[in-house]
Amino acid sequence: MAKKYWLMKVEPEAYSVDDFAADGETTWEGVRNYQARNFLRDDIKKGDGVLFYQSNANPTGIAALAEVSKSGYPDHFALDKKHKYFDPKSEGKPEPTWYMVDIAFRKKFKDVVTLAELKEIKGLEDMLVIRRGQRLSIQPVTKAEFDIVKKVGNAKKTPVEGEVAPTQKKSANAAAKAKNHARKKKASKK
DNA sequence: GCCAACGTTGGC
DNA sequence: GCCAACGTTGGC
Repeated sequence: MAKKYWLMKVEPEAYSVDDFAADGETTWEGVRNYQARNFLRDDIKKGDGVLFYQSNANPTGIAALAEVSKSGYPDHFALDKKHKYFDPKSEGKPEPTWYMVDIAFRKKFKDVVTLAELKEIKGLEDMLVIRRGQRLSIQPVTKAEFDIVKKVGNAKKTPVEGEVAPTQKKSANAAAKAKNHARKKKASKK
């Protein structure tokens, strides 16, 4: 089967690109969306290319390249009562509801290819991630799109003269961010 | 923090 | 099956 390409989202507070670089390889569990589940179960195979995307980050965008190191397999965390990804409705089902994959770290870009940049780059007009309101955490990407992002990411260095650095916008303030994070945690506890 | 967009749930 | 209420995502 032909090699495919994917974009996988994560919040850096949950798992950052540096965590990934340090680990070298990681499991990709906890996806609880049926559309993404179908990709994990049916389509994502060992050897596929992965764009590692950081959401709610500074800056938000594609931070690294990775590769699928294990094709889809049942997400056993869904059956672990003590785990945060436990899914009570998965219990006792003959077939697993949720799936996961493993991905191997390949390369961290010198600078993140930001969401703003993705929106500007010719050839990426159809990428799902730049679409407003697109929340799918695993998205299919074409080979052409993957190659463009790879090229742009590899070419990254300090901004060209006269160009405004995309990261100049400092985080509004760290306290607010932390608070927001706490709120999210609390919300997900129930 | 704000809030738009989206997915899921549940009453009917 | 409809759809309002609710929870979550995620850019800003």
